[in-house]
Amino acid sequence: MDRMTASAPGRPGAGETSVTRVLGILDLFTPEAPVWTADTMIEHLLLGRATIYRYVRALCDAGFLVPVAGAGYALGPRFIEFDRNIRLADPLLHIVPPVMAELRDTVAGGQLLCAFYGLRVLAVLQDKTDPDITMSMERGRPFPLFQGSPSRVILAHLPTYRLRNLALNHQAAIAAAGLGQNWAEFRDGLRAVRRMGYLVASDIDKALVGISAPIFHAPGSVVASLCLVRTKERVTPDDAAYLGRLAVTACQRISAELQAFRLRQTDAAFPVSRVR
Amino acid sequence: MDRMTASAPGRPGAGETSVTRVLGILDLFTPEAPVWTADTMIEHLLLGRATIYRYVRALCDAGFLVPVAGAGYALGPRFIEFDRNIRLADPLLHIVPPVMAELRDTVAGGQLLCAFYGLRVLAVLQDKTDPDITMSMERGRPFPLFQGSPSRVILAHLPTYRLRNLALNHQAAIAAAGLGQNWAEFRDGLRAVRRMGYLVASDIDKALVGISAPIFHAPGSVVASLCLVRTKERVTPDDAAYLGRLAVTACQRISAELQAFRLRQTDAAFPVSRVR
DNA sequence: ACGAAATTCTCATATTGCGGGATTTTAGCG
DNA sequence: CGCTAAAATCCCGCAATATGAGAATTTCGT
Repeated sequence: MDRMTASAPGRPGAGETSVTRVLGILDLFTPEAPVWTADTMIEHLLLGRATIYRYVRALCDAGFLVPVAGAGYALGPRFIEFDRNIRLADPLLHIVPPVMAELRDTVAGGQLLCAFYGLRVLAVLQDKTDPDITMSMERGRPFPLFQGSPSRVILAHLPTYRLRNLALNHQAAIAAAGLGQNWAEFRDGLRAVRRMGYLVASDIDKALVGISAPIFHAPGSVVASLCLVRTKERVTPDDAAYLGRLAVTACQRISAELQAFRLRQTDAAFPVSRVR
Repeated sequence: MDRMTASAPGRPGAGETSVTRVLGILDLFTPEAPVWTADTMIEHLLLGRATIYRYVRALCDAGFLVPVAGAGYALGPRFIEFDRNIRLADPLLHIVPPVMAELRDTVAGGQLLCAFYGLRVLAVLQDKTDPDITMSMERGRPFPLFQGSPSRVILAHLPTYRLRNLALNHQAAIAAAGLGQNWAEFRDGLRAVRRMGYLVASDIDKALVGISAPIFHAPGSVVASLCLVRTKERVTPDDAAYLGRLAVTACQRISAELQAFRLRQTDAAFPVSRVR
């Protein structure tokens, strides 16, 4: 009943396999509850003691969990290592920082680089100057797929067949986010965004305005977005338009470098997500 | 035969379970080979096509893998999210940055915070001023357990029974690292380090000197070390002694804050690794 | 060194994973 | 926008392997 595996939405309690259950254990570990004892897991997952210990042992051996003093387990070092592996392999993290540095003074607020991962949009890089903006430890922060300018500008540049899939599988979330009650509305709204080239929105943090433009891994294939952020009272309509153009040109440069980088690579190997 | 699961050393090919195999898939994904196709995995893991696809699907659903354009899979967003969760729950990352900032000008080189995770030591935070020192994207960088001042100063402060375990299970690695041919030598060498309070070494990067002191989560329980780094030619013996004392006092402050933090927490819940 | 608590082991049972191949879906082209 | 090669899923019998209760063992802090 607590199969709320944030990871496999839309498929409620289906496909109960041992692998699923083991991976499900990791879902327990949140910032609010970072330590779990074996007994607590047994209670919450309704599994036998031996089974839980088998699972936990497998995860510990692999470094995904770590026993902590005082009896309990916490997320292990392997996640930190893998995040580094991802960072090392991600050309965006080499290309974007200098661009962010250039924009820093003009933006006079904050910047966020968000990557598109199939059904998820994640902050992967940040840059901040305005102390009024609370943005820290943002890498890894998830963004709702249908809210916020970083996500929506990415959506707007997805190929039609992907959008159609999304519209079919997530129409409730789309409607809830005000992106349209049906396929036509959804598509037309995004088309308008695409025509504009950038998106100004204030729907995640009402005190902030985000101005986002898309980054392409290849012509017609979005992988990320750059979001320029300012507090609301410091953005006039003219500012928004100016920052929008700024974001678009910056993203064009980033995209160009990304494609140049990709051509340099022998085996074209840079993560670009697909929707299933 | 390619059971080189970096995660469970000492237990070569034992305990082949489906969970082990699924987690083993993730071991394939290295910075050098960040993208794998289903067929390549089948080749390397000698599993049936349907099985690999089942495994990969489970990992994708959980966000640990992501399908990439051009047919293949790469490490997924979940690792980035979990690393953030760990960062958010780790009091060291709140306590240490201001200390590093204070030391920055005096150290005039680099600083590394390394955490102890059972059998692994990992960089978790860095700070650099000297451009001659190449240190970037260090969070997540693994350190050999028996080499380098960050690891060895941690070892030196482990309780005896943990050291005895290590000596039993890793005597080859210990000898290879020059930490002694037997238990007595190993223990005595570390005791000397413990007496000194800090450790000066240059065994990982020969061009650099690292000066490390231990950080305690509770009296007698090491969880991390702070390593002050300079290029070798900029460290006289007097410098080393001075930086050593500097590191020790900084670490004492950090430890005190850590324990104060721990007392504030309702449910004592900060990851401290144990050795099995 | 000791004792309480945490973890692993044992083993019979039947649930669940495996694999070869047919089928469906997908991506990206013209 | 429809099509085609390629990728991913489904099917299903067989048997390997996961499960859980409780006993045995190891671990860790005092």
